[in-house]
Amino acid sequence: MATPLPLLPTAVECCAPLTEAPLTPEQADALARRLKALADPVRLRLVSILLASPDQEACTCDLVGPLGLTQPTVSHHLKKLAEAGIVTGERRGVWTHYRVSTEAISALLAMLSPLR
Amino acid sequence: MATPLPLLPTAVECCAPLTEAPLTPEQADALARRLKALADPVRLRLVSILLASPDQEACTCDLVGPLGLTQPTVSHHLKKLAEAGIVTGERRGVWTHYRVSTEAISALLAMLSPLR
DNA sequence: TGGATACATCGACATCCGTCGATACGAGTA
DNA sequence: TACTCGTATCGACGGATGTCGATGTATCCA
Repeated sequence: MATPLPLLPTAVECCAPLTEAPLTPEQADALARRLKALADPVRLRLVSILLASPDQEACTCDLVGPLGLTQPTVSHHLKKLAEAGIVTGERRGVWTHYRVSTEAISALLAMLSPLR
Repeated sequence: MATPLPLLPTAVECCAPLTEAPLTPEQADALARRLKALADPVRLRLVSILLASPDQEACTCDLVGPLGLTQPTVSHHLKKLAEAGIVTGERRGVWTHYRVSTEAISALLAMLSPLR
């Protein structure tokens, strides 16, 4: 299920001065942590599959087949994404339905856009 | 100096249908490769230091001190960024001046924004 | 209560990655 | 040519990561 993390708490503070003053090591660590969660082909496909699914959500069992990986491996990647706040899992009976947190993606893009 | 890579050639084709159809493994690999280059605290600081520098560029020698790492390690990270097309290096006499490729950053953001 | 199903966790393995010291390369200079 | 300085590369090391099979956990149903 994985423990959710705070949602980019330093997003606002860091964005404006990003092109003026360098990132602090702490800011860089926080941003890198989020990016690392997305910077994996399997997890990118996971996110895109979730977004392309009906109601933009899916259970683990629906993700194993399209990815061509074992169920433990898919669970591992979902946990990584959940820890980064990129997806959220909700238990409904036997199934865990995962959904992309668009807020987290937006916050990530907001931190990245000043680099452009 | 590092060999520059093609600049996200599949950016346009993949963006539109990203929320409708899942990424192919090849698209996911290409995107993940770029993201991995950025998903490192040292490299994020490198990019931000370059952007905050006069004329938005700096030589390797100017980057070693602020990062607190050895010169070979800084060169290693600059090579990674250059391979991903995120920075470009230009040799001027003894110095190599590095600069952030805003086009690469924009292309990356363009591929990511449909996830929002 | 027992069994079946969906999911998470564990342990192990191979590979990748960040870091360093040592060294090689290359341009400028005397 | 020889020397110096800035940079890139090499080799090695420790730690992180992706993957799997095996196992544990929780829910539903008969």
